[in-house]
Amino acid sequence: MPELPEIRVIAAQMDKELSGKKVADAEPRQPKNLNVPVEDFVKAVKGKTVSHVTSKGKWIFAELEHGYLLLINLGMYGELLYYAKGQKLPERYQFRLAFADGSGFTIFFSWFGYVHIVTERDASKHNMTGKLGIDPFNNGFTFGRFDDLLTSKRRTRLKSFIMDQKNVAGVGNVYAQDILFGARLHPDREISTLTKEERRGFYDSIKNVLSRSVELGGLAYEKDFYGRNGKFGASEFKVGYKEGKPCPACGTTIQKIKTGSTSTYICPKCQPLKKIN
Amino acid sequence: MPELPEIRVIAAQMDKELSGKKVADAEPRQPKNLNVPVEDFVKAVKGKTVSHVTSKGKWIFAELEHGYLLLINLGMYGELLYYAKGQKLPERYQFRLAFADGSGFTIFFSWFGYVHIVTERDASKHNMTGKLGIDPFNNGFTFGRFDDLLTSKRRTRLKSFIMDQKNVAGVGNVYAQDILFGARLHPDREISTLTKEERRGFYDSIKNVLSRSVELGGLAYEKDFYGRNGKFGASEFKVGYKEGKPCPACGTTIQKIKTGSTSTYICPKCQPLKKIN
DNA sequence: AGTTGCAACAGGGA
DNA sequence: CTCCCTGTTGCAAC
Repeated sequence: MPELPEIRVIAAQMDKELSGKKVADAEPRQPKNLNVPVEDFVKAVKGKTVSHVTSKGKWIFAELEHGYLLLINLGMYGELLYYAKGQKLPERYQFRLAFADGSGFTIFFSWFGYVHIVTERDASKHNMTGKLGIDPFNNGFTFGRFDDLLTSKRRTRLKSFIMDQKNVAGVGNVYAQDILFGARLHPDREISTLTKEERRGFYDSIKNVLSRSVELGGLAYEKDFYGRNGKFGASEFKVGYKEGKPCPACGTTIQKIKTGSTSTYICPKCQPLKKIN
Repeated sequence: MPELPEIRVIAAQMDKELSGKKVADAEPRQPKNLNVPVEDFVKAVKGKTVSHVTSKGKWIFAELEHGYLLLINLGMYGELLYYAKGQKLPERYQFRLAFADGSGFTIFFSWFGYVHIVTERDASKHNMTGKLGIDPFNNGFTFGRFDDLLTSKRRTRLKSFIMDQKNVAGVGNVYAQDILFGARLHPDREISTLTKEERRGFYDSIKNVLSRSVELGGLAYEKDFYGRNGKFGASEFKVGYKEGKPCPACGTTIQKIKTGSTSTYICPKCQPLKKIN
């Protein structure tokens, strides 16, 4: 469930805390999380200094010296936690990176996640991040660009479109709910049925919802780099996970519907499937 | 509907009749059937002698001098007919190849088909024949090889598998019917559910059904190189196109069912979808 | 609920 | 009911 806001918050904290620190050791306990054999991984990161940490969509990009890139994805749920020198480590974790000053971080994956190492030269060939779409916080994410994206995918349903990381990177099932509601769009609408105003509203809603959550430090049930929970709690959701509650706009009872293989919460009145003239 | 048996019969007749003959001219009336501009095509074949004609799946491979290959596919229905010197040509045809001795052949495509020219060097790059699977009459078509093929496609349904030319080349909707019945397999079974015996029976049935038709000169409603119809008629089909008739093995009424986008005739008792223990 | 790849399916075209 | 390609959805697996 960590989506763009949570990842963006953690990446910013990592950037501040870790830039300039030298990797002393890596402890990958679960080889399946890696894209290379354990020894190769340890060899690649050991002794290198962190130069910068950024994020794109749901992925953390930790740049190391000499053109190496550590790509981290927390999967369904994960805790990426900093520890200071001498601080007690979490009971369970599948991965740990230790720095020369005694600090470090651990990652606990509840189900599955990735810690991949690539060179910057080969970064574009990395399967999971090489084809990511644009990050909504990237300056290039203009309405024009978003509109072009929509135009290239006329037959796709809105929920599919917005959750496909190759289009816009970072939106998962959690934020998709309120993004669609914010634009008053039904998840099963086909892109080709959107008016110009709706496209614009869709774009604005993506920025609004994600920005709001970043401002609040992410979801209330997710932890940041220092183990603190975000402030985007239940009261922030408009329709997401509010089945049976009244729509904040019109009072209609919010429904939980099946959209493909996922569930979506909608206000049936504010988000009609068929356009009402 | 020409499938492997019909094509194999025609290719063998072409090989006997045309080997050693020199191409005097080509008359491609429908540029869309070709893979190169008309002039290039004519230039490439003119003056060259036919060295050998073979087939692979539903494709005819006519080898010309100097490493050229004529690749012919008759599509849904087509008539590829020889004519002797002075003989009257068919009324309608889209393609004609004339030899120096005055003989030649015409092709009538009822819907669409291909006459492509490639060099042997580039043959593997030809889109439609380059990735063809093995021809069941090839010596390499052993049970071991077929079994490996099955193993590599666990989740595919049997009818899809056998009709995919990239797996085994030559089986279309016509012969697929009796091949499946011969092995007592339901078209919608998934490969992974097959026992070793069923795999073996599947393999044997492919060879049995196709060999039988080749022996009889192909389907009764298809013409060979000399315009003669084959002898694989309605009486040869076990369940194919026999809706409402009794199963030859158990007497149960044969059904016509939808399998994906095609229809399949099955005996519901001999070819159960769920394995009966 | 995250990611990929495979398989199925629909549409359009040669 | 041939052959191809593209795009989309659904499913199983890591």
